Amino acid sequence: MSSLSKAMPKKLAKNFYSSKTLQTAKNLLGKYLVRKYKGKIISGMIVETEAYTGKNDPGSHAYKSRTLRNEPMFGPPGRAYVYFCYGNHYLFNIVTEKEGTAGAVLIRALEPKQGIETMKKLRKTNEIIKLTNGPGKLTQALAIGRDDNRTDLNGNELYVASGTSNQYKIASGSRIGIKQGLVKKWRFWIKDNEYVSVK
DNA sequence: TCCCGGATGCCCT
DNA sequence: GGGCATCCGGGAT
Repeated sequence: MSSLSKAMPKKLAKNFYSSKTLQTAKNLLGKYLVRKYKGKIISGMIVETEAYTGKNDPGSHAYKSRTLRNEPMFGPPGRAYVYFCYGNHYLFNIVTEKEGTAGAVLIRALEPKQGIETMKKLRKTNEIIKLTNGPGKLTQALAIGRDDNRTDLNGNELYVASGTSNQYKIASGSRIGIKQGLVKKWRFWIKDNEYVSVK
């Protein structure tokens, strides 16, 4: 218990998110994504992220123009950008950079920490390895959906908290599922973590 | 109107 | 472990 109390997660400060997207994507590794759901806490450690920017990034939603859908990417940092993908998945991003500059970090995988029984129900599986090892899976496990788009992560329903002080080895590679912008190695993950979606 | 996606789960070897 | 059908809404013609 003593080692746990040392690692008590603390909500990240607002200015954490206003840095450059690439830096923030790396900084988010090892942090805890925390969700309050029906009075219970669900949380997981972020083990895989991807960075998306604007005009200079052909892989990004915000590459071509500012539209109703990608609007949150241009908004103030520290908010959620949630969008619907492939007909039945929601993907969760965290908005970065100063207001007016497009940037977001896609959260691709978590290592489940708290509320595992609740996650099992939401995911309809008992296999812990499959609860949050993919971007569409973790939104289901944390009950994140359309309503969470634009949510301020400085609130109490959904936020990111500091993790343990452990240092992790970070690996990087091309982002997943896009056809353009593959030269950028903007996917980051904690090396050797078993919950990373693509190894 | 049409096309296609920042994925998943199932069913098959 | 790998291939495949499938979900629906946004953005471009």
